[in-house]
Amino acid sequence: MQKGEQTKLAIIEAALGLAAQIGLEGLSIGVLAEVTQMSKSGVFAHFGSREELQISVIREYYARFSDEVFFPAMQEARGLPRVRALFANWMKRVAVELQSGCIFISGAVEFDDRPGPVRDALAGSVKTWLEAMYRAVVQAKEEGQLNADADEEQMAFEIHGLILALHYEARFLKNPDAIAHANRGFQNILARDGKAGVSAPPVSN
Amino acid sequence: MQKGEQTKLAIIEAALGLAAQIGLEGLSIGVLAEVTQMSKSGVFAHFGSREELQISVIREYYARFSDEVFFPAMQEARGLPRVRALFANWMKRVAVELQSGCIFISGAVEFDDRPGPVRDALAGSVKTWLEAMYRAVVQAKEEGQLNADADEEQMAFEIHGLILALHYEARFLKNPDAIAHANRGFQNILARDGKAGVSAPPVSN
DNA sequence: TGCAAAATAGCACGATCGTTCTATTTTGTG
DNA sequence: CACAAAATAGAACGATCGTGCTATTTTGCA
Repeated sequence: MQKGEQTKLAIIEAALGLAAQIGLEGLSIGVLAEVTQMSKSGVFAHFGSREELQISVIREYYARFSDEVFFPAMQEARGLPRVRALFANWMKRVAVELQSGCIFISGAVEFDDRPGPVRDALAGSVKTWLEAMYRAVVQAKEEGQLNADADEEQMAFEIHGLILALHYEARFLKNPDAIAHANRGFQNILARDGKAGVSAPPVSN
Repeated sequence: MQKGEQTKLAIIEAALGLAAQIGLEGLSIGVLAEVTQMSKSGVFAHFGSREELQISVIREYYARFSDEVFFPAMQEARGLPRVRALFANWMKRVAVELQSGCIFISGAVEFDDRPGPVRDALAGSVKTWLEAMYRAVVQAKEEGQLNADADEEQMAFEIHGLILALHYEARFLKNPDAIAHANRGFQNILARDGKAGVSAPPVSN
């Protein structure tokens, strides 16, 4: 039988929207039942616990993130082109999330000192993605496109900071210049660590 | 009479600790009553509503932040010394908050699309602080300590990003290198935008 | 020291939460 | 079509939430 899986996906879909807005901790089975026009116990039965529901949402969010950001960028050539594509796709996704919210960010705040399987699932997903970005930077250096003293970890950290500041300033403070600042920050990093010739054509838009 | 104010301060003190750990939305009058050894209604009476309690916590948090970070740095000379002091004090505070959590960060996530007086109080406090940092950078340029093409808004944005990434990576991902990355990132910004002579003696520790 | 006012406690309310149990409906297949 | 299995509904549970009401205690001044 497959009806079960089908409605389970519909529930997760609704839960994704809800979690992006009010956070993983804000997810409520009651509200979810309302939205999906089901009974509380009907929703509950698909997961067996609220934690399992939260983990399902994280998994689905990660899958979509990968599809939109990671995989398309892997089509680009190793090195700087791929780094640029990863960042550009990330920015494209953030532009959407400025309305809906980002689970990787809100979840980090909600679970930063709350151990358990939800935190583990979330941290695992985030680490996987951040390491993918880091690897791309390392490869850029291997390809000889970065200065000898470029610190790949440092670069990945600063890029991460740009995205976080973008979320914070655009979403919370409603600063309309935040997107431009994030793009400019990325160019600044490449201008600093990239070899003289290759530095920063503007990020595709 | 002053007994009221006294216990009110004690309640806010306890609430500050609680809010730092579980967030402003996690603040519960019941738990607060337990911690302070009072009755729920006893706690409640001092604020009249949960929102007012949250706002009181924000105000107190802001006051302490100012005392620890802003005012001491104002002793330093206008320009780069003051910018360095602001960042150094900020980092000093973050080091403590890596255990307890930061209300300016968790609150931004909790209230980024929830309008109301709590959000207004929080956004007001944050903006005041970020603008203080921005003004210090502007003054550094006025003092002739930055390159002519240095973009003060951009610098403030990138600095903000460093602090956010530090919180995220240290507190959620338990990355032990995060503090070093944040300090290094700050030096990188000054090395880029500071005039040749003045660039980056290591941040005081 | 007495007494009004301020501070705190006690109790109950409706709502919502995650979860459990049992019934009912729907599904896919022989 | 029949029938077992899967999917969903319904109702109830104990807990916790913010808040309102009414006592009771404590405080500080006359």
